[in-house]
Amino acid sequence: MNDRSAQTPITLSIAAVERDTGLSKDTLRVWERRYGFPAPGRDAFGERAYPLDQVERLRLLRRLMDAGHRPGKIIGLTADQLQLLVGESSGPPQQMAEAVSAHDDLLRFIDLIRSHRVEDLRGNLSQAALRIGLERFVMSVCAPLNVLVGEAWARGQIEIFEEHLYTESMQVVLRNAISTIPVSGASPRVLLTTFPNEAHGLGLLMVEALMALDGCHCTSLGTQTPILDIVRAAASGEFDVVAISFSASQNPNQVLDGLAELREHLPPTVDLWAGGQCPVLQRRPPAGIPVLVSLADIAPALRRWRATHARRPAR
Amino acid sequence: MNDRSAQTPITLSIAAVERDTGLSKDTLRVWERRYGFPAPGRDAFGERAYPLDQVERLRLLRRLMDAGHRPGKIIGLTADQLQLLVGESSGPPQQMAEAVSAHDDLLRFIDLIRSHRVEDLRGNLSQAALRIGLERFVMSVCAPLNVLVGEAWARGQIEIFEEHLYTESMQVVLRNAISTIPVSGASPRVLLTTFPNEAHGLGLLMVEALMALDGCHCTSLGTQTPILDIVRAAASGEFDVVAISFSASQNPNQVLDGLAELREHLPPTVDLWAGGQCPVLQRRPPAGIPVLVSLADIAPALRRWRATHARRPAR
DNA sequence: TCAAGTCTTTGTCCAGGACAAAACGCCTCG
DNA sequence: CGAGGCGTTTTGTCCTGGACAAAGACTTGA
Repeated sequence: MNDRSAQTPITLSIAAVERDTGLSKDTLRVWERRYGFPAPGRDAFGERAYPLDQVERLRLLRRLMDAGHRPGKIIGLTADQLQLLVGESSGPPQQMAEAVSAHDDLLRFIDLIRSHRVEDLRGNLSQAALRIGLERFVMSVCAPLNVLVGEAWARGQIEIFEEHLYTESMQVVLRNAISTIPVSGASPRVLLTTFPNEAHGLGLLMVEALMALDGCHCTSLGTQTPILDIVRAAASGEFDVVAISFSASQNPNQVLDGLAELREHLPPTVDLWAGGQCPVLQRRPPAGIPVLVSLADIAPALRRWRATHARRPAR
Repeated sequence: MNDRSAQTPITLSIAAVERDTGLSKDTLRVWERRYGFPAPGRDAFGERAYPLDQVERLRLLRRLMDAGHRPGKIIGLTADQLQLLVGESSGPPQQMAEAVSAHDDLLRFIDLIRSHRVEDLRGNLSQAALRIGLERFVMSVCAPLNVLVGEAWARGQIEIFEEHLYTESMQVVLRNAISTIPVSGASPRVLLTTFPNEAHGLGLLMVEALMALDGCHCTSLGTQTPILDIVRAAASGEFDVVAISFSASQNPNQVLDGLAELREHLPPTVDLWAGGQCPVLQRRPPAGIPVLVSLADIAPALRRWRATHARRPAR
């Protein structure tokens, strides 16, 4: 059934590669010019045609760059050397300490993901949340599990679609749990969302859970809200804080430019908080915008806000 | 507080405009060359700087193009003329017939959205779903409400962020309802997702609801799965049908190219179904891929599949 | 050991040309 | 009067190759 492989050597257009790797067309062309990789063939119209294996390699390179490597240093390495780098990539960041303690439990979840037992995964996660409470669940199951899943992908142990399966399941569990938190009219009133490039909504849900547990009035716009529309939402005067979540795969320039743009257009009375594992937020923290690197930073930030705005009526 | 407007005339870079309008940099530049609009200024480095009002106009143009207009015809019109076009845009398609009957109820929801009463909106939607049953809810509340919300935005009656508020609320309601459907081991086993550009997840949930009610075994990967990863998921042999959902704002070429690419890489034993309000799917239906234009097409498609695969064990 | 200055790397932008595919409009034929 | 075939126009995307600012890496001096 696949005998026709000669007819279609299975190549992708530059637009498809941009779609699947997240590397812009400009970047793809300039890499080719400078480093000689990727080295796509050309189709009948003289347009670039990328073979699948090069796309695969580009995805791996992309992942390593998210982990802090620079393209010039890694683009020439062999597949084996790249795989080695993946192993040492993220070292032991602070989350891992927590993760290791519950490691065995977490690995059980990973097994469920790899065997595609979605219903069991969902059930077990739900159960865990009930047993240890939502806050602990978010901090010591959800967050480290996210890290583990990301690393497992980088090592080739799980597929992207399995990561999607996991994300969907976790979202269902978190949404369910959040909906059981009684809505309070308390302050601050927080607007939650992500920038237009950011499809990762799990961080948003974790933050929403923790903030709601802490008595905030949270409103989520979901993912991918254009910046001008975030401004308009904030301009309605119904919010005290705008919180934006970033994942590691975000383009650094777009993150900083976007935050600057947003800060400039927001009313000065509205706080802007940035959070997430995005490396650039730690390397070059933007001026005037508090950065919540870890979920543990949320409670202190809320305390601080409340101390500053103690006199303000809760609505 | 905004006295410094002279300092920052509030312009956006070409990347920011691409982000907020969905028009590619190439398209923005070529429109400028051909039509003289947009006509951005230049910053200190000679790079394009788009004023906010032009970005706003671009968003409206984009919306009209999604409704079938062509750029050359509308790009020179005055703001008033554009607004006129918006009014007559979608005419009365088949959904509207259903919508009109329940129109008054639906308008109540629109009011809740516009007044940002998110909790009430969510509660009323939930209640409606319980009262009339999930299937009727999806068909005669959810679907027409989506249309109404989209049109209300085009008319300037609601903001994008309010559309996000609605989407979030509806998602919560649908997810909740879906989780009450008992999981059956029946066939077909359906894999649901969207392409990487498609952030709109509501269609996916509606389909999941209807299919699950019809006894399918649905697995959703959420939105924005790279095509190669959809292929890998399907290659696990656990699915009979891959269903992809498209919204109206999708780039026509990317839709067709993506579907062709996906069909080519999928095992021949796996069905590929495309669905959604995407105009190109109706104008130029792709060969070999059934197109489910309306939610009402789902049940017949399932019947047909089951008739064809009657002999196959349900797993 | 750290700070300031220089060199290198890297992503994004620009111009303007090219072209295939889609959409349109016209014409003919039944 | 409607359906189908054919030339024309419109439109989005791709191409090349040059440029440059900003971030990172390195070097030098106190």
